[in-house]
Amino acid sequence: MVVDSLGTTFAALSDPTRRAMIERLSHGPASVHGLTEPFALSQQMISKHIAYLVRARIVIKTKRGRESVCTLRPAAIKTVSDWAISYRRFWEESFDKLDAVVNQMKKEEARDGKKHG
Amino acid sequence: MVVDSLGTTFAALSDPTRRAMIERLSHGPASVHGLTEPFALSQQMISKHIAYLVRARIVIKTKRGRESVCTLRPAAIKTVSDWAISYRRFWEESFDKLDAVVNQMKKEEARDGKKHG
DNA sequence: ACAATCCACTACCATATGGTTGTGGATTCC
DNA sequence: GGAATCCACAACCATATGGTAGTGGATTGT
Repeated sequence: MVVDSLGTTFAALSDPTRRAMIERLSHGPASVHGLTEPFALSQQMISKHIAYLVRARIVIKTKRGRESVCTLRPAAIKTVSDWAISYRRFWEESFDKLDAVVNQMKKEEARDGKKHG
Repeated sequence: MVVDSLGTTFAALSDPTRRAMIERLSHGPASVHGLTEPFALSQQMISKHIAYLVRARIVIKTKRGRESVCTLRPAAIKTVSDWAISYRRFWEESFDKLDAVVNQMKKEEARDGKKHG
């Protein structure tokens, strides 16, 4: 597998628990224990989710005594934003055009349907 | 599993082939065959990838005779953009703060390291 | 009618992931 | 020193996914 950094990022964001973690971390760093409490999941599972976020470089983990403090990396979120915004021209230009295209297709589909119906 | 529409979208975006498909489709609709050519993947695999994009409502598939035409849904990409932008305040406000926080942590980490090192 | 083209469906395999349980290492509190 | 707390590591299971190979249905071209 090629590294595909953006792919790893999107994969990390595909889980609702991890997105909730990001939401929480956007208000400030938190320990693993702090992240475990609100989620009704085992500590081990939370650690696994954090590991995915760390691997995607969305979160940085730092040891502080017996605690591990998790901090959100803003640049990672910005990467996602940049990707989406690179299609901005598309989803701004196309909102009207799409209706026309889809309608045209539906017309042709209906016509084709009549041919064998 | 709860539906988690955003999660399905991110999962669909986690594969580089599918993102390349989106890039291609952002220039206009294409048939499954048209999407197969540039990717050096089997037709079945392309169909599978398209199915994930359709499930995530990123792509609409319409039959035209023996072809299936794929069209990009702008709103899906906008969903991703909206999610990322909702953290804009965070990754704009935090870029300087983060350095300070991380440096502070590293200092403390080094100090802790000396304690048992 | 016949061949070629476009596509979907199925079976199959390997790996990654969400989740559990059990355990043990550090660190902190008493 | 001993107990409690925070956390990671490992084994294990079920499911989803990336990928292959084989096949057959529809449609199109001749």
